[in-house]
Amino acid sequence: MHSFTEENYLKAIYHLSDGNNTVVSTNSIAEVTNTKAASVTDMLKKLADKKLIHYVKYQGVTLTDVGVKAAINIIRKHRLWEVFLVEKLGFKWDEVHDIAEELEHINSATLIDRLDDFLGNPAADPHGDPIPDRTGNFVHKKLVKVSDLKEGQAGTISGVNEHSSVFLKHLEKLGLTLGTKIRVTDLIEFDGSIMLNVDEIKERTISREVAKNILVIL
Amino acid sequence: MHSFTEENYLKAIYHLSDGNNTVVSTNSIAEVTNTKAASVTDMLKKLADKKLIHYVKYQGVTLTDVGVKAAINIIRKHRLWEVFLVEKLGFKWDEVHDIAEELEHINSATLIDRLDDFLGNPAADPHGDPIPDRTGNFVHKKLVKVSDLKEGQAGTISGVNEHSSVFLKHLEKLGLTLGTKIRVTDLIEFDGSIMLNVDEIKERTISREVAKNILVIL
DNA sequence: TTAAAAATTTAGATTAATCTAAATTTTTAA
DNA sequence: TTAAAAATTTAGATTAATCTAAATTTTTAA
Repeated sequence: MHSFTEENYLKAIYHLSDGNNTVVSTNSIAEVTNTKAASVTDMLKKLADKKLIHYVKYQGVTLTDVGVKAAINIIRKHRLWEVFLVEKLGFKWDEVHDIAEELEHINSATLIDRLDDFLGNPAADPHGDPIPDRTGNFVHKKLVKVSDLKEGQAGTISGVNEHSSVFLKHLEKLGLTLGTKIRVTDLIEFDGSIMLNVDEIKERTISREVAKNILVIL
Repeated sequence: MHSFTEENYLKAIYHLSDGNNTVVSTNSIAEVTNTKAASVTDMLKKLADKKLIHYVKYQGVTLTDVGVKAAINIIRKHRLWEVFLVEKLGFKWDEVHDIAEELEHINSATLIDRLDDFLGNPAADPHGDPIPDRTGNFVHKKLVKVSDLKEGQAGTISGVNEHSSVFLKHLEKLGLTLGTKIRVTDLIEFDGSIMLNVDEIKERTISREVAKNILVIL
């Protein structure tokens, strides 16, 4: 098995490459893992030796097939635990990320498959992110950032690009939770902020920064 | 917070002192933590610096009040997770120990208190061991080893002294699970093995070694 | 096209946890 | 009471993961 640290690097590389296996830079990994570039370089050599990544000096990395599988498994565990925390223990969607960061490293395929069944094989976690099945397959819904919508376009909130508590609480306060229907009523030229009709009953204005982090299905 | 390793040492010391805070030796810790005595000495210095143990060179250790609290908290987590695995995910009592060894290090008081409520605040884990409440209090029932019973004495199986899968499976095969009523019908002088009447319906003979690890309430 | 800036790697050090072998202290048993 | 055995500690080394500072490579922009 891989160490917690190795698992965190694999997960970071997977997320940074958008699941597309595009090349990821040393610095970007350093940023999301809260380490220095020099530390990342050391770890990349180790992961390359273990055949988890393709690494060319100065050129960045991609995950190998084995590396992708390992990363997806960690993500599966993370998301299933998040569902457990929200559905069974009553946590709110903005409270589960940090605990799931710990739980995702628990090592037992049986445990996670039984948890999956216990939860009713959920398709998505509390933030709308899809949950890979036990073979590693999962469907990415085609989601669009609210910031990319044109005036008049409508959609249903189905995901977020930012999992921090402060952001999720803000969305909650605005009533912009998963499943909410929104329609763009106005694009403000001055600062890029966006006016929304929410569930046909209220109006909300959100900043461009917020809009970039809300995903809708059209 | 303490590292996983530190937590494992605290737990080991707590168990070795039988919850009584009797003095524990370096070698005994080395044995249960699967390390060498020299490594234990190093760690004891560290734990003493952190005021988690009282340590006198060559004389052994006891836990401080803070150390006891920390140890009890780890045990609380371990046992609650075991209940979860058995009651909610359908694991058998001989399958949960190793997974709980990992889960016990997850760090969130809220998580564990909510898990406790979710499970209905159980008093004991699947092996009959009592679960400390959130303030660290728990009741030790007065349990007696079957090997200490006299001929004719009866009791209800309420705990075990050994948590290995191979031992628990053996008990299951013999029908000697928690809640079973037993009565000693014969003490075999030759090898110390013991004949039992089980639930007034069957007879079983167990070795002295097995009898030492089954606990009954009289 | 090339000098400066940015990104990355290398060299050498540090911390936590571990080890073996040797030294020291305590315990045991004659 | 004391020599031998057992238990424990010390000294010095190792591994995983990290760091800073310096060196190298790549990219950018004039």
